[in-house]
Amino acid sequence: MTTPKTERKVTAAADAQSQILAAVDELFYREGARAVGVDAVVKRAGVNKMSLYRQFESKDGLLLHYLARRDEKFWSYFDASLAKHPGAPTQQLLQFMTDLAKRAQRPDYRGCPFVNIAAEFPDRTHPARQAVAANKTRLLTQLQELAEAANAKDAPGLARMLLLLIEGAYTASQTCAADNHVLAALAPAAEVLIAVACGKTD
Amino acid sequence: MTTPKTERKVTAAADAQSQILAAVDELFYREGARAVGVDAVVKRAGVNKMSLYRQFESKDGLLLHYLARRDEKFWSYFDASLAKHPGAPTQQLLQFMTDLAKRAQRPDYRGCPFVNIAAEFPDRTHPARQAVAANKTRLLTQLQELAEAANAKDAPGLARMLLLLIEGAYTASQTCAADNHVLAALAPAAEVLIAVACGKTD
DNA sequence: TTATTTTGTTACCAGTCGGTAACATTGGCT
DNA sequence: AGCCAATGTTACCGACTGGTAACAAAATAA
Repeated sequence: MTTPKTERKVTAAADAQSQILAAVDELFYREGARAVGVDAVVKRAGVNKMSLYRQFESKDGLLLHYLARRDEKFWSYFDASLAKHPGAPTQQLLQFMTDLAKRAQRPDYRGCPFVNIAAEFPDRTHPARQAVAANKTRLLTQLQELAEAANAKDAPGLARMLLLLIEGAYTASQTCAADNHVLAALAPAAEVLIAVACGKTD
Repeated sequence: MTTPKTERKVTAAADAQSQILAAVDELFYREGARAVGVDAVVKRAGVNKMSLYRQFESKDGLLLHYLARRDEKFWSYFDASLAKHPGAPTQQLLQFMTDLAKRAQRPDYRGCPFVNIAAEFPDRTHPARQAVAANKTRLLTQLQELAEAANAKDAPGLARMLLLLIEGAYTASQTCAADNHVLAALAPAAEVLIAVACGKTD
């Protein structure tokens, strides 16, 4: 009655799993998935190595869980930005850019996890690379829908331009010296591109 | 008389060195600097391991040589684009964008080497990261000079916008599925940003 | 209670990592 | 010839990689 049925084990296992995933989320992002070994993961998670390998098939399996988590987090960011301006697609796009620039300037920011994985795993057929492509494809789709809602003349074209800016912000946050203001140009650039693609007589 | 003085050895050493650097250039770029071991390098270069370690202090030393080479190559690309339109900064900027988009669509393209290194080496104090920052800083400077020559109202701002697009093109070439046309938006986006920053009444 | 399954722990595997000591060999110089 | 410095070669180092077998402890099910 104290702990009915199999709940004891279930919670124990789930707990270990969440600890592992939390450790992976932090370590893979901060130090790179290739650079971090499973020993470091289990040490950080405070669990035993076998506890990991009984719940995850391999390190690649861990990697896919990591990407799935990061995918969720990204879309929660995305939705949060859009929720600030319901029904106003242009404002939604600009808000996302503004929020992204802010996020990317945090000192512990290490770039887009998907971008980093793409750099670390050259093989395009690797499952992790497919997860990366899926995230970016969906982002491009969402941008295009917003561009259409904003009455852009060439919605696919505008979406691609904005995606270039977004990817650029991710990368520039890592490649450029921390003290310059490249990221400050993100929202203004998007504003110009959107204005020209939508409103202007042109 | 057949081979005067110490030239025989010199050429032998130089030959080995060039073989090593060529192998590094290809392997580090294609498979990632961390993923490639020195054994793979010497095997590819067709030289002995000790021949490598007698000319290069360490793998990090190799890495810096690799980046120096890639830096040269990048600026030769850059200068080649600019040379197509002497004295016409706007055309020079657009030409570089066009050439970059073309390069980035080649099937063996693996993104910007500096971007990849930044993703692979989280430590910003690593010498390789300083080489990355140096390349990007210089690029930003060059873009700004071109923007000024093109009479942009806010040359530093335009330069940053263009740098975002460039970095975005590098990254998108790897993160997005190979068959979409994100890179086709690079030059048009740059054209819009330049036009608004320079000419337009606004 | 007994039997069975899940858990935690240890030790270990073969392979690779970056890097080096020691020695044989070669070649040029005097 | 003889010497000497630069090469090529082999074998090896300790540390770490992802992954697993084997066994003890615990908890559940019967």
